Amino acid sequence: MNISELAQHLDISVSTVSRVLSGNAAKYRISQSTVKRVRAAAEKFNAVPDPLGSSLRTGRLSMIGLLVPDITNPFFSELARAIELRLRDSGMAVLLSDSAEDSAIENHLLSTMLARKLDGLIFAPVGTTNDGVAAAIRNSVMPVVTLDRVIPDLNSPSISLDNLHAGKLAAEHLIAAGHRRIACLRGDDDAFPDRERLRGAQQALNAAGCEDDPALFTGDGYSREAGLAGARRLLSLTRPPTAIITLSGQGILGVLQAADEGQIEIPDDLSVVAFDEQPWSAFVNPPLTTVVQPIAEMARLAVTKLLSLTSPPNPGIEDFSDEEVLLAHIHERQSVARP
Amino acid sequence: MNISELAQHLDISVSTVSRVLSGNAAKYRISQSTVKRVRAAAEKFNAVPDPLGSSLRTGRLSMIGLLVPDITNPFFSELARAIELRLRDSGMAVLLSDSAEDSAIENHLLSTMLARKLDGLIFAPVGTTNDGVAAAIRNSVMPVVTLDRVIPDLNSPSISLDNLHAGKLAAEHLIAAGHRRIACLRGDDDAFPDRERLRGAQQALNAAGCEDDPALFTGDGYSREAGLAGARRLLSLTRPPTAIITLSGQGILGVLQAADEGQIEIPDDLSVVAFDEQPWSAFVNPPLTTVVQPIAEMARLAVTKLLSLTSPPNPGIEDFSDEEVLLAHIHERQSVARP
DNA sequence: ATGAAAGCGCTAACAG
DNA sequence: CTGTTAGCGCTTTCAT
Repeated sequence: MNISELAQHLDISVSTVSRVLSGNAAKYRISQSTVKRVRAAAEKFNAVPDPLGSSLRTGRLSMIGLLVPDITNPFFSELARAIELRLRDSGMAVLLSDSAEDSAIENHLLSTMLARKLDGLIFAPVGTTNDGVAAAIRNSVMPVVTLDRVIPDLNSPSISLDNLHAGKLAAEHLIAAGHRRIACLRGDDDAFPDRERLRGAQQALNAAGCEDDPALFTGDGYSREAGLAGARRLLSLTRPPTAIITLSGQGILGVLQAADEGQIEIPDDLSVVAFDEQPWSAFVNPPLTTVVQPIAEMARLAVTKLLSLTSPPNPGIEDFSDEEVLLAHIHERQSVARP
Repeated sequence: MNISELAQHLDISVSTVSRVLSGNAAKYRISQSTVKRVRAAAEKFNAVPDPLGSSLRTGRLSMIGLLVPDITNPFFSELARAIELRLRDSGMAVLLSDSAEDSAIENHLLSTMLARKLDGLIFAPVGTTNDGVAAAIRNSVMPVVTLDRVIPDLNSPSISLDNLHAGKLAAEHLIAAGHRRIACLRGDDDAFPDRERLRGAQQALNAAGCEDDPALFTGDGYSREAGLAGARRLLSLTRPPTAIITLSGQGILGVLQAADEGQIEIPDDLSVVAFDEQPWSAFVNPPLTTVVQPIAEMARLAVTKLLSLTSPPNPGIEDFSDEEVLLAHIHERQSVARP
């Protein structure tokens, strides 16, 4: 039952019912008796104001979008969970879309989200550059916070990892263990986080005077299969690396598989540092030394930032920089040894 | 820009613009010239009919809900991805909610989804019984397809695994390998899939004349931690089991950890069969023999079924039973050996 | 082939 | 303290 029917039933005006049911009874000084009557009847017929009518009128949907490249990736599913949890406290629902790491799909999903006039969007872009997306966002009035990857020339706030630092961290860890011939397995040549991580790693490598063999920097995808192919290539080099850093995703599983195929013992014959902590990181053979991102903190910042952009701005909300850059840290386990 | 502004700009009526932009130009025999004019202008100002107005008028939201207990669980995130992909082809967006395995939250999320008048809901309930939920769904007019767990007395179609069969399968696999003292690690005493799987396993165990020691059927949670606790209990028994079946979730990781702590070699000292294939199943030590559910098929059935319930029923859509029960199969790897 | 007008369910400004 | 009214943006019937 909708609120006008309810009003009719009670023989009072819709406005009054609306005021009671949307929690503005006090503000309009509705009498206790009517408040009770309305509440009781609403309960009885379980009548709730239709959010659709309300949204059309107020222009507010109480819904934000979450656009991620791969919900199957634990990094994003954990992010999604944390974000939804926090948003729920503010009465916001989450419209999820998964672009499947595909720019064309991403473009399409973004337009439908913009068209839907959501209250805001938390956007983790596909790694590769996508000009359409930047333009679409700039032309829209919807508050957007960008996550994981910062898109240049976009005037929306972003939450991201200091990928340069993270890459450096991984390489330095290996260097400190005595490695000099270190390979990096990339997800996508064009992908921002990977590129930065690679740059960071190379800076560390150069600073330590390591070899700079282009053959050591390879990779073409985030999947386990891509990791497998890359690792095979690396391990069949005349002079294979003594350590591999996987710059993203599930590729590490491919590395483990390749090592297994080649009877290569980790960490004795090959050390490995993997980007992104995963639920299973501690349980593969051997337990992995990983570079971990502060997911919960990212979710918190993204939501807080987005809510602060929402109108009317949620009062009393902490404000902070428009470009939050967080630091990763290394979780040491047993996949790194001296060469 | 919305379509009335567009109409004003073109000096024609909103109706006409609406008819063109919602693809009904032919139906209303709009002239080619106006069609072109409207299309061009819409393109230029990138004007799209506001879905909100449209929804209010038609009562259709082009949005379905997906309510899962834990998006972080690969079973559900893969399901979510597959579902969203298929739904997108039908122009439907997905409103995701995660109940965090909590009935109270689930109740709340369900009500808001029902209130939002979505076009339908795909619902994977929390494992424990939740009467409020059944009542809410029965009282609603929204098409609901239940997934993973069937709720009794709910007149909506369901897609589920034959959990009894799956439990049997796991136990028989172990029995065939020569095991007679087999433990089952449960997620939740009250949870439907677990209970059925347990029942199936016990049937197989009884049929094979195995011992029926209550101490062997333990467990209290889906998390790795719960699995760890349960496994410790099991392994410290005076006569520990020679094999463990984990009936659900991440518990298996806890078993691996407990075995590790106790210097127990898998599969030599202890065999293990794990429910639910995971991305890492092949890569832990040792690679796990798992019971795998046909996720893609479940997603396909759920979406097809839901669309067939949607009004107007999507024509040409295959129809099938209201209680689809799918079969699991075993993926043999290396975590099972003769005792 | 197109326009006018009603109405989906709600909220908020205005009027008492 | 409560009612009346207008209008959010759209689709659709009815009229022409």
